[in-house]
Amino acid sequence: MEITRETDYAIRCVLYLCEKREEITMIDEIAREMEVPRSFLAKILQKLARASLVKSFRGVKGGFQLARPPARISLLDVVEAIEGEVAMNLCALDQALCGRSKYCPVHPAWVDIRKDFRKVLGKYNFEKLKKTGERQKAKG
Amino acid sequence: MEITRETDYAIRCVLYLCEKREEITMIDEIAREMEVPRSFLAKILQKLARASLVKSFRGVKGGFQLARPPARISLLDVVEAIEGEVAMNLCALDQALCGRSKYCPVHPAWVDIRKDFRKVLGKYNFEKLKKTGERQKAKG
DNA sequence: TTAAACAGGATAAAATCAGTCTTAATTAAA
DNA sequence: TTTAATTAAGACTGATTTTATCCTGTTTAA
Ligand code: SF4
Ligand code: SF4
Repeated sequence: MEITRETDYAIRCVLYLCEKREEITMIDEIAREMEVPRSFLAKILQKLARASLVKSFRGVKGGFQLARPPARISLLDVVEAIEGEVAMNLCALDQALCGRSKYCPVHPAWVDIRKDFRKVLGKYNFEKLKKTGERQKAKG
Repeated sequence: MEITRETDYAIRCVLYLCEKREEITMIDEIAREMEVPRSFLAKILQKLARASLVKSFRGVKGGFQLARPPARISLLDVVEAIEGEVAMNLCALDQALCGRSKYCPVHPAWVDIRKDFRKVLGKYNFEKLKKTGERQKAKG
């Protein structure tokens, strides 16, 4: 049911790149600031890059940069970039994965639930998260 | 992100006991009909019993029976009976589990998301699932 | 040319998943 | 009162996934 730590790291990473919108940021800096193991983060950034959420630059002065504005990156985007398609039950993605699906009364429920979950996760974009964070900071 | 196979088995099991509302049903029968490994199912039924979703009867003529009407058992109940509290991120259950939670802009989002997810899963009770199943059967 | 950076693959320890097995404890019925 | 049928509980196990690390190669600014 839970997202993996890898996904949590990925979200922290996108969060950091949101702050540094204009700059190209090195793995080392992100890893240090966001408390993510450096070599693990390198892998994570590769996945984010393949999903076109970040752009990578190689060579000296290389690093990473957000590929789109924070408002156009949602938690759903990041979760699916790392973990693949979101679903509580695999049969919601492909009914052929379970031989019982044709007559299983729960199967249609998982399909619906998947839609709802994706909708909820899609609502949270990083622009919004930043604002929530600021309100939180203001409070305490 | 996914429920475990154990949870899917548990749901099948509750589904079967819904059909046999009046009777006391043996592990062997449920295991056979729902295609769940018998010895694994025995463990699963213990968890369901501890969560008061089913009643168990020992000895000759023993077996299991639903503890409440299908309308009062939801997918959320079964999922939580098997996997414990539902949450996409553990920090939504206990902010002390992550040292960053006090200033993390994503933390409040996970708390909200958890509420939404529980609400969605709570909507599906087994009375409703049975009806969906019948509609499905009628169609194809 | 060189040093700084990312890319990609191989490897591995630890944790979790998906079970099995064995030994009780309970109970209806012979 | 004995027996056979049934669940309860916990130890154990192999496979898979998670959570990384390390090494070699490629790219690029200076
Ligand atoms: S919900 Fe039904 S169809 Fe989906 S995996 Fe479980 S048994 Fe199969
Ligand atoms: S970093 Fe934020 S979202 Fe991730 S676990 Fe910690 S508090 Fe929760």
